[in-house]
Amino acid sequence: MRELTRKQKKILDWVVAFKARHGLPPTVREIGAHFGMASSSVFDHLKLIEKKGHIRRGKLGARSLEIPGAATDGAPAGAAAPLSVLEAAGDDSESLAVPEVGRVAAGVPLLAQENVEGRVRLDRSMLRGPRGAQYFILRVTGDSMVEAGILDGDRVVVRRQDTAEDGQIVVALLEDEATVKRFYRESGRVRLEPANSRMGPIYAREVAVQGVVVCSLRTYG
Amino acid sequence: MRELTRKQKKILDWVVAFKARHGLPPTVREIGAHFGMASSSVFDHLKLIEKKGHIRRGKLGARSLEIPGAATDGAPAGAAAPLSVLEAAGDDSESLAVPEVGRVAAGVPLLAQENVEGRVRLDRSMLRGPRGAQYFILRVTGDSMVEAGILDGDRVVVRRQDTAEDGQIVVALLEDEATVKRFYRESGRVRLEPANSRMGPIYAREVAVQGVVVCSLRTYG
DNA sequence: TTGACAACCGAACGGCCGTTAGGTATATAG
DNA sequence: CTATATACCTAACGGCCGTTCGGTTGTCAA
Repeated sequence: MRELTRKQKKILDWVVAFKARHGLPPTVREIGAHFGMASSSVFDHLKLIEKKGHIRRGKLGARSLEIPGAATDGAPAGAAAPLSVLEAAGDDSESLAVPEVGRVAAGVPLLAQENVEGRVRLDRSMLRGPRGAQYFILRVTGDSMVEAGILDGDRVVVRRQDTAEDGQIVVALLEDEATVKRFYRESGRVRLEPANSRMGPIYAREVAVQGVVVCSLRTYG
Repeated sequence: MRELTRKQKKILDWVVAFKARHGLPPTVREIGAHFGMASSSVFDHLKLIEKKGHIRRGKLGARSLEIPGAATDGAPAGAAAPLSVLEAAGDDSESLAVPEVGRVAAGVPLLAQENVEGRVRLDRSMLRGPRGAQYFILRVTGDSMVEAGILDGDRVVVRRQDTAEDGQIVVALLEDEATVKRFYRESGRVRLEPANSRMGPIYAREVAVQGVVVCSLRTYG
């Protein structure tokens, strides 16, 4: 990752700020308007910033700027739907009513209101993480994590975040499904490692991390 | 906030899912492509969904869909209730403060006051069993139950009882130690079966069952 | 002096953008 | 029967979108 010039850095900073304010990356011309440049000049900069690895230009057309390392998800302040569900959780000093969102299948949004199947009040001592953190519970389907002691039907408590560190167990969106895998960052891609010797790792240039598993639980009988 | 029709909800769900996957809301035509509709039909839906207050259409042009989370706070069961005497005693209608007794060793009475290392408040939904049942938490040592997804260091929630049914996972006193094993009654004896193919079963003419495992939990990080 | 790099410009391309207008068909309520 | 609402359609508008092309100016190192 080469270094950016001063100008490039100013542009990148502004783009990040814009995204924070609006929840969306700016268009090329919006950047140009702010810096008093032609769209083609901005485009030159973006190409260079991309070549140096600080942004990616997606295949989605309009506004598909991505800033790796920053939130994939909208504004910190005004943010998106998931928050409402999470914030509705009863919160006191000792415990937290964590929403359970069921087995998440194709295309169904993780935290839409109508997916909340119930809430489980969990002790703070089981939830590593800062005070404001947000959590949800997911029922795991499949055997891909058996060797990590997560069986088919187990529930995992997930702390909402869109980054992860190497080796952490994450919930990530792959195409249309939420999967639970171990997360490893490699050069230029990400490896999602199942804990099952009969399954191979999944590689992707980017994944939408939804959160990291902080706790797993299972009931018997 | 009026209710959405089924179709409208499906669209909203997909939009939220799209945003989670790509970090950006979809365009009108992207929605249309997924549902096989013309862009104008999608637009109709969006207008209605907006009128019902579930989304906002920003002034930014392309992709400026916003999903305000706020409003719907239909805070379900578990919202802030005043601390009652019952709760102080560790028992209310929804949860129970379950004592943790650590790695239980020789001959020491399981639930003596001085063994209690702490309490974890657990949701009733995780505790199968009648209202008056007693529970405790045990930290499991060793690998004897790995194939049942109980790893070294995991905690199990145990319902106090001194009988068990075939196949249940029990806490039993063997000589001077508490072990966690699967319980089977055979003619004239009892078999305690580990969930680890490298270990053999234990046979005993009688065992002191302390309780059955109703829940297991593990924290990460 | 040559050449690479940064930092711009204007003009244009084809296409996708949100949006409007005007229509059809179906269902449900008064 | 009428009215209202949902759920779509085709066709088009004006404009913004990312992107390309060919150019200019300056700076710094070889």
